[in-house]
Amino acid sequence: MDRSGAGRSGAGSGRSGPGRPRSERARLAILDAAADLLIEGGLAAATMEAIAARAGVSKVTIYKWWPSRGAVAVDAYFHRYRPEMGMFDSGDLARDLTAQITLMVDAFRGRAGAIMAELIGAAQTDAALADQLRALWIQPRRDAGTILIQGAIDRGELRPDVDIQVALDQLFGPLYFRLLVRHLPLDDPMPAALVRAFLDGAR
Amino acid sequence: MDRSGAGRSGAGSGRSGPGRPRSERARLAILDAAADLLIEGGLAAATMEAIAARAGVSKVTIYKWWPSRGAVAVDAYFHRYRPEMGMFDSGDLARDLTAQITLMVDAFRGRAGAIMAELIGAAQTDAALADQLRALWIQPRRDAGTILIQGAIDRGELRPDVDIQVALDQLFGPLYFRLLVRHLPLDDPMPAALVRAFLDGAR
Amino acid sequence: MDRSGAGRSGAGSGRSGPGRPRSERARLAILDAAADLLIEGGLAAATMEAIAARAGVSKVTIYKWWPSRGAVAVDAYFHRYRPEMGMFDSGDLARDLTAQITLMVDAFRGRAGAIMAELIGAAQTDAALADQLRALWIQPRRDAGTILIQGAIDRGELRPDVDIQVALDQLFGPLYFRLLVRHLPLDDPMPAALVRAFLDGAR
Amino acid sequence: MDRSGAGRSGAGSGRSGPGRPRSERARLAILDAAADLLIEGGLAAATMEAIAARAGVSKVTIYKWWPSRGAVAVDAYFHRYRPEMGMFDSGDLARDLTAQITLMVDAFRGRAGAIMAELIGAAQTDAALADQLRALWIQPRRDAGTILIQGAIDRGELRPDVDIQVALDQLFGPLYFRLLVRHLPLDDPMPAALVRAFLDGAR
DNA sequence: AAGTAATCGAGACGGTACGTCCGGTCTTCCT
DNA sequence: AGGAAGACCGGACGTACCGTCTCGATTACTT
Repeated sequence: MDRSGAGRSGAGSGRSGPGRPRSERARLAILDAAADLLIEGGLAAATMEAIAARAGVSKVTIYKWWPSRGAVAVDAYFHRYRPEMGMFDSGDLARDLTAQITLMVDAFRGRAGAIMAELIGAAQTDAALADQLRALWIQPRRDAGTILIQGAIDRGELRPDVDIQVALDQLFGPLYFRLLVRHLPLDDPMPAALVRAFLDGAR
Repeated sequence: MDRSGAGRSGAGSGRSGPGRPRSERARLAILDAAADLLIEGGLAAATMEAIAARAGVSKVTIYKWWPSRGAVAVDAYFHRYRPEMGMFDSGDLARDLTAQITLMVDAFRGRAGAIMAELIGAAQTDAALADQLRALWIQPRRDAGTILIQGAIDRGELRPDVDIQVALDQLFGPLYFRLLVRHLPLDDPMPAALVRAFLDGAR
Repeated sequence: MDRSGAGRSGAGSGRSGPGRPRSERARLAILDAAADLLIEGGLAAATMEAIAARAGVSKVTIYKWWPSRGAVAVDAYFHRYRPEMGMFDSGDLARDLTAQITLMVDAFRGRAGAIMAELIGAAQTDAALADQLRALWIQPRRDAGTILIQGAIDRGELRPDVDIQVALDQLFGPLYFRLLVRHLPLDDPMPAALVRAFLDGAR
Repeated sequence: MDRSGAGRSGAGSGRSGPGRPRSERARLAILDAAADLLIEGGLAAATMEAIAARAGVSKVTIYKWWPSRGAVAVDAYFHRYRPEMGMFDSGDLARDLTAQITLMVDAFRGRAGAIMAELIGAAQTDAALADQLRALWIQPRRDAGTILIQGAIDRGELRPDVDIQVALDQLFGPLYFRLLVRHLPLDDPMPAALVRAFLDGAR
């Protein structure tokens, strides 16, 4: 989970105490190795042993900073992809939502989508991974979505009694559903169809 | 995946051929053992070795009939739960949908939901499991949902241009989303809120 | 161990009792299959399963007639090789012994020797194999050797107080020793050297 | 095959390199467990699993240091028996040889002999075992025997043209022959008879 | 400058499960 | 009664990772 951020953020001065400081070189080597393995062979290939070997690092060093291999994997994923989330806020909700959803559909269709599916899959049995995933991936997107929808409500584009959480679930849930269950593909017309149904209802 | 069903159901004649017939006793023992383990310790506890030991069966016998432990797990899950799907068709779509979704929310909140989450998780790296899951769980529910919505369209309760697949994704996708990502709980108001938003839209 | 011999030897009339008689076809197929496997991959390749599959025979049929796979192997070995033992009795003991030993050295140097080594090896943990091996291979050779030496004693070529059993062990034991332990090769000068040493002693 | 000995004996300096050093505790536990199993149930009982379980050691640790279970078995055998070879060199060759052979006959008649037979048997399909066996058991004895005979030649007790290798095979080969083929027992008169025949010849 | 403390690499270790192979045994149908 | 087919239990195989544990070697801060 890479606790380095929080531990060091304090005081800016870089209070560090005695002892050898953490090797930044090792940290990056680990993340790069893990990302490479993830891309080449999916989560299954990113074993602790393989990561350590490829990074030229001892397994203990990894365990020192991450609690599970899933945790390394998420960090590596975002270290590599550092995903553009795209803040769309043109004032036209339909357009912004469609753009946002299209972006995600595109991402989910590629290699990154396959890996994301594996990560969510592994999160079912790896709490650390799940936490990290929510913090780094889910939450930012929900926050952005909340702002978008709240804005539309404020502008009077949407009814004021809209349940924002449910709205987000109905807009984005289907993407994860299709990604994870694969009953249907994530195809091109989907984003527009989702937005249209969300805005106008079925009645 | 238990290939036995189809092969024998045909024609009632009981075509069997030479050789010792498959042991029904072993089949049931395996499914029961797997179901027990699944309930007690989740998918992680349902290892091939544990299942075999508990069922008093050799590992080869399991491998003979199921390609992966995930496949055994799904079969065991449905062997044990044989889930009531509830055909609601009162003619009032809102009521029927709410009932249907409430049923699933209730299921997802219990032990069965935790196991289902693990199964979908494991399905990300186990194609056999994924297939089985779609066939036994997803597809029947989508079929039922399709009938419900098509009926409402036919009755004029819904607009005729509703995209049924997207509609189902928006109604049920959020449940899987919350089950798997756990960003929010599957709470009591959710079913009604989903149905209302689906019918009336947000605008 | 192939108990068929005794059962059939009687009277030609073929008293056989009720039921289907033993299939000679199966017996030969088993021996041929086992011999082939033995030659291709050594004793390790001649598993019951492999023999049965290759012979187009069920495993039970093999177990019915042979107590262990080692037993099948010896029978197959002699079924295939039906080894020429060569009765040398020219009246010149040195010549006869040398011929006899040379014959065995030649046999031990080829594929048959490798298999023989494996058979003796397996006989250490397979009593049926050991019995069969002594009966079919060792004993005939010891009998022939006994006659040879006894004849020489009778003719006055050897001292009358020679211990024939020890003599045979000293003449042939070294061959098995080198075959099994491989500390030295079974080379060309060996037969003559053995015979000379045996006759004249070292003093 | 326990590669530890040679690697460390050199230079006394105790070169060790990085990493956790090999556990001497584990090494001894393995050898003791294997020896116990060997004695209790023969080579068949000394499976990798049984050795590991009894030694409280993981299987990988065994595979790390020994290439096959046969290799562990030989090492365990000699770890336990550390066989007295008895350097007899009284100047009377007949006496020395007889003593030497008697010693080996006695050994071959006990539990150790049964195990040795199984080891030689297994060596037919386990090259590592065979190598180890020659190095630890056969070679020392042949070296000792060579010295004995060479000494006798030097003293004029034996003809100078005696082929020492053949002589050793004729003296000791019969013991292995009877041990492995069991056509005759290793009885009390055998040592003297062998020596006498070797010295005086049969003519 | 010496001492203290944390990290790092290497790699051995106990453990759990994997998926496979064979050995023997059994059950059923066919001949 | 054979015999072919083939399912079954049991036991061992050799391998893969896991997470933990020594080691010796670095690399900073502290006194």
